[in-house]
Amino acid sequence: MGSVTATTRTRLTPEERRSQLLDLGVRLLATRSLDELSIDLLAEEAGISRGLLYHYFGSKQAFHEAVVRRAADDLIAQTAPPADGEPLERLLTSVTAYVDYVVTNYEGYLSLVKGAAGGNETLREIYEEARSALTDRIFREDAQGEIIPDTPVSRLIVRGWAAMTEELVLAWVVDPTGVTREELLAVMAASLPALVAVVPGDPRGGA
Amino acid sequence: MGSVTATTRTRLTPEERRSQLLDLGVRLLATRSLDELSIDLLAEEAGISRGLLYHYFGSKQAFHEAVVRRAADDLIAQTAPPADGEPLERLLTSVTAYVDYVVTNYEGYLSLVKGAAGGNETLREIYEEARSALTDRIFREDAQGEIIPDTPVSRLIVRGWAAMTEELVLAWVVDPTGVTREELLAVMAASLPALVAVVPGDPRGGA
DNA sequence: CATTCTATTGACACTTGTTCAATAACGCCA
DNA sequence: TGGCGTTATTGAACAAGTGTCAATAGAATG
Repeated sequence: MGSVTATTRTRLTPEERRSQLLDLGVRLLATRSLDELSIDLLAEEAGISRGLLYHYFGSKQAFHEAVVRRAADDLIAQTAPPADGEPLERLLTSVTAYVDYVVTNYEGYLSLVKGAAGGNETLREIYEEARSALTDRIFREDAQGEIIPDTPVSRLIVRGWAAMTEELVLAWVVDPTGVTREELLAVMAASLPALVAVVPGDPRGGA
Repeated sequence: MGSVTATTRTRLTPEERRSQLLDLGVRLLATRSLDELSIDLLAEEAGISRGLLYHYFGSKQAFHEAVVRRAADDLIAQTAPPADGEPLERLLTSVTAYVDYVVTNYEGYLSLVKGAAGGNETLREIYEEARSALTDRIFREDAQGEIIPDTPVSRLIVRGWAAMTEELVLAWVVDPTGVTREELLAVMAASLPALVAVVPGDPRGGA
């Protein structure tokens, strides 16, 4: 088993090779945890020697970071910055782009989440940056505070809302029975104003 | 530094030893990630041989699982099951117990979250169980559906709400400036009904 | 105090991470 | 077409960590 077919080495350009290894890393990470993503495994799957991985990434840690960063960059890039329109509609657009990304790139997204949460400080920072990139848009879109006033509580709530949103997509993708995509999107988009409205002492009034 | 003082071995009962090792594991996990929690490190910190760890836990994986399970059990046990009263008040009680637990046991809780998210299937299951144990109470408390109807969307929302709640405490504990404990609790408790009310087609009406 | 039970050790085999000098693909130029 | 230099790639050797097990030595018991 695992019969080695290639006796000739294939020589790629650094960019190609690097890209190939990162893609493979992201793909593999979807079905196993970070510390199960060994150099041995990756080298074998990629059909290269362990040494080459070190040539490109220097260490296992650094490779892991690069993989997670790759997943994060993908997310930010492919989640198109929202078009213009009224705030609530833009919010829906953002959320839709996000959900669609997760649906089509489920594995990659899982890599990001899993890798980040369990890993070291650097990994978590990468993840935090990605999340900020997404949620900051919301504040930027809503500069007039039509939906969200910029207070400590609101900031906290947006953060919480982001976590909720993430959990919602992931859970829904795994088991969508009984909930349509549109319902999911509606819930996500409507949640944010609803949550902000909950703050006691807020002009809009709460519970 | 780290001068080895003990030349005599100390012999404990299996329960004592096991407990000591798990406690130490949880404590160490607070300041490093799971895969930085090596057998070597733990053995040295505990002042025992590596062999003893294998005697008690069989493998590194199994030890990690035991540590995470320990943290989960702690959480469930110390978060007292809610007293009786009206649903909304019971919800607040639940949430309060949860927040207070996280505040006083921050490190242990972090171990649970970090360990679970990054780890293998088993670790994630342990975490899921803990979360279910907490949220299932809410459905149980609210058997009449006074707050939450038992539908697929609601189930999903409660799940999302749990994720949000977790994010809120963790973020708040790290930086509580501008938000009092009572505000936090109010937001958390009020969020759930607010979120459920957001569902389109729900009798209570939505956005 | 000797004996027995078993918690604990330490040394050894094996897996996985890391380094580095040697190798061989590919583009270039004659 | 065929040699040549560049450098992507390898494989062997080393380090560090994981897992195994027969031997050791606390503590209780008589």
